[in-house]
Amino acid sequence: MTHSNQKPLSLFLGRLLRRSELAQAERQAVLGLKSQVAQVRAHRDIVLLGDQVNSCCLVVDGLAARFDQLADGRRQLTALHIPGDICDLQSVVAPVASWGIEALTTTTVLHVPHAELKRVASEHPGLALAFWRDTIADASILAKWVVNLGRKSAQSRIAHLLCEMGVRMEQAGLGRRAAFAFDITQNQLADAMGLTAVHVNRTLQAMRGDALVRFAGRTVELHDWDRLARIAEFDPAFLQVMRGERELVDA
Amino acid sequence: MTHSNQKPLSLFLGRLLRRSELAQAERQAVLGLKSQVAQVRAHRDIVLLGDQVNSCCLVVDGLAARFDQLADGRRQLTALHIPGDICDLQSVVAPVASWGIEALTTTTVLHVPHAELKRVASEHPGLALAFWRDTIADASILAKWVVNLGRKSAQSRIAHLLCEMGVRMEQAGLGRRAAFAFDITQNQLADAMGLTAVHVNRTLQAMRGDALVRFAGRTVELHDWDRLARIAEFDPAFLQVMRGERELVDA
DNA sequence: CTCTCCTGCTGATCTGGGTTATACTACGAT
DNA sequence: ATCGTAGTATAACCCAGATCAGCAGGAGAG
Repeated sequence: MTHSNQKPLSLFLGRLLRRSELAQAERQAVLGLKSQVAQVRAHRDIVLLGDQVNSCCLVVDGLAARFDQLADGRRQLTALHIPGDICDLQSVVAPVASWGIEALTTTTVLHVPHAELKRVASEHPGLALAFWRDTIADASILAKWVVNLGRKSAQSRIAHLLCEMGVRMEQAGLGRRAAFAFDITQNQLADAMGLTAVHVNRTLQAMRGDALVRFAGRTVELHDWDRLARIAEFDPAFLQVMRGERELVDA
Repeated sequence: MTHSNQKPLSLFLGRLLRRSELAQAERQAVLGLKSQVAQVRAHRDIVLLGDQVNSCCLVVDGLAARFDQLADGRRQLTALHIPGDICDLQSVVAPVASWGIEALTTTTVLHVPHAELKRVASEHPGLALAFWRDTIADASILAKWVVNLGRKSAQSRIAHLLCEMGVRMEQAGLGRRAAFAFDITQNQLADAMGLTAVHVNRTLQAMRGDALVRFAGRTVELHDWDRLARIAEFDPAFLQVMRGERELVDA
């Protein structure tokens, strides 16, 4: 059944507002999006590689990942999505998915039909701009991942991911950067970092022994943020898509 | 001096038109963008890492790359840009560059002020949408690079890049996918592929011996496209951001 | 209450690609 | 002419991370 889900949508609105100013009518339009809730169990694919999709996938609770896959089945995650994120806003424009979406933990998602998103974007140019900004934020994380995979050691990569997730969780109001829910298996982490699970295990052990990371239940604790950031060469600048003026809309 | 450069801008217009329908007035607006030409010699940086920029960088001739850099100076290219591409459309929204832009060969670029782009985007919602689509196309290449760097062998990565560039050059009307200008050094290729120049050299030799690639002057020839694509696991789908209806604008 | 299967963990061994160093062009500058 | 500089090529050696082959504990399914 498709209907309005104000509470989860306010998460999404919050994410947009972090980067874009939105008029009252635009905020209402976001909160009024028709959508459909679904719960997906850990390890299930939400969108299959190559699917033709007609809705976007908004994470409400849990953790989801965009991925691509080789012929032999090995996966590479290309993005992690926390509550408030839309995993595949690009599908509005490229409806044949050249990616898949996987639930890393038990995850609640909202399926928002493309038709709805197109409608609000055309009625409110400010929202179209906000969607563009959202895509740019996503892409700048992607660019950092390229650097990490291409040039950094296993430890530095993992450290960078932890810093990135910490800041994103904090920005989203879902924890502190030094302690946040991050319920991911070593296998999934390996798929994100372009490593094997064995090596992730060994590297995490070294980092734990070095007091850089601590996994407590389903949360991570980063006690020595500065040292971790130094190892990662982490600079949060790439996460700051400037909170936008509305110039493009109102000029 | 800032003025209109219709001929080079028509390249950019062509690129937009491959993905978006544009009304006559919108096309004129693109061709009428005020801009400034510049020639940059090979290996010079066009935009420095961390620069505050107030214009976008449109490649008119040559080859440019977006990159990021580690503390020790090692580079990782995150995108290659051929004539018609805007290297940093995202800078309109994120004017503090968390990337650099480098001329790989002697390159002619057009600096298009953000103010100009914002003006046409606000006057023509169809252009704002076209810019969004452009960003999405850029990001889907980025996602493929993540997969290549994370999970593929040196040979497969290089093969994939050659296939990607072939298709892009062909789409841009700058050659055939099996033979196109690609004047890149092994060092630069190494920076793109997350490898060392030494290993790129070894791998290229193997591929040459295997009749997969041939460098003739400043062009590449790919005589056995199918075999190359198989090695690369190359599927051009990710390059196809659907030529767009104008729904978001005219709905 | 047992039987999986998943997850974390470990050790032994192997290899793709990194590192370092050197030589051989072709070319642009003086 | 010659010198310096990029770029390609090569060889010898090294190492981070992959591969393979397990084991143990815990949680869900029957």
